[in-house]
Amino acid sequence: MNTLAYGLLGLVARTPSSGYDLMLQLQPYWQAKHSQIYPLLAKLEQEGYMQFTRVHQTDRPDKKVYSITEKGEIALKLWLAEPTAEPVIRDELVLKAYCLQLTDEKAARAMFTERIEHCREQAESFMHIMQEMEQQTDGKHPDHPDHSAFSDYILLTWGYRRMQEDMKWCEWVLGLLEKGKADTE
Amino acid sequence: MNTLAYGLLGLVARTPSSGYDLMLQLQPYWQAKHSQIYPLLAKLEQEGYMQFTRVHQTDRPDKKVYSITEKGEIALKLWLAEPTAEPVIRDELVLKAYCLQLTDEKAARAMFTERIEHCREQAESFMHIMQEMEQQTDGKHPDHPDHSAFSDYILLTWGYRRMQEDMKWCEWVLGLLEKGKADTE
DNA sequence: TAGTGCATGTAAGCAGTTACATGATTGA
DNA sequence: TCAATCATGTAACTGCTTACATGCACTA
Repeated sequence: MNTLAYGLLGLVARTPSSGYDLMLQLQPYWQAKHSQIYPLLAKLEQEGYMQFTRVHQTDRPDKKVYSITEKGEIALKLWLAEPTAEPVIRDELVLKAYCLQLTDEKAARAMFTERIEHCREQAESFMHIMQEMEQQTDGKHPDHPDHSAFSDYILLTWGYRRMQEDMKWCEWVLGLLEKGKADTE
Repeated sequence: MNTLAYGLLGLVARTPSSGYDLMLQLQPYWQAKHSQIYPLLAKLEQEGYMQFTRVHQTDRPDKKVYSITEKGEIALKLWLAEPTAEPVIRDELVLKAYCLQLTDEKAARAMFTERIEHCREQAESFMHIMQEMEQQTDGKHPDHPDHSAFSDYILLTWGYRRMQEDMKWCEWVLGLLEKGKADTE
């Protein structure tokens, strides 16, 4: 049982889903390819944490819809009470930023503007899902812990904020680069 | 040549260092254990990207001090101009936050307060290094791209801001949990 | 004398990515 | 007709972690 396994358990505990769907749902919060997810789901099913039913579809390929078992729910609750691992961040841009003096201003600026663009898109995507959610939940704001969409809401906020913060840092660096260039002229 | 390899190249390009020292320098920005770094350094040396000199020490074990070669510098500059990979974040807390409804308020609060404590410590550590740096650089603020400590300064700022932002999100969630509890009473 | 820091390395295993493989439907 | 989306899987490989292994100097 690794972190990804618990993540999948957490998703199916809320809504029974296919492997393909789990992959898409998990994407913004834990990057995992289908080649990692499918064998793990099979293992979780064999060990009794999940069960699946084959669902026939006419317009699309058939799918396996996984749902949590009692054993799975117990394991999930135990995991929640365990100490949480520290986050791991691996950002190539940070390593490149350390070598900024080795490159020209043009390449330096490109690095940060590309990242800003990426963050802007991601932030927009998070915001879009949040707006959809607010409309679906009959106007009730999901900021209450008892609201069914509460956890979705705090996760989306997490994603949105992270993107905003990353953008701000890049813009701050770009500002310093511009200021530095102006000084030497 | 993977990202970690370029990260190590970037560090030795600035200051020739031992494997042990590189591990410590890299720690806040790219988590890598010594068992991954030592074989990689050996490979980079064999392939001509780095060279090392054995430095004898009396009070401590001898060390291998690695420095960059011409080939290494060329490779490093090419890497800087290549498109940058998107960051990877794997945070167990986010996956746990999704399952918040499955646990009690006490465990939920513990999750976020522990993270806040961790971030506070990390932020303090980043801030401490920044303050030391400002004193060493004879009062000159390292916010200019030509300053020798400019890249260190922007990386430290990155780390500090990330910790601040993570803390704020946790505090925001804790606030919502408190508010929700008060409402149901 | 037990633990921490400095210093380097290997081996085994788990986690994650890339590539290979198949096949239907829908839209451009 | 070509690409994309849905849907599931395996194989090979790279990246990363944990554990094993050694050894000296300093400090509590």
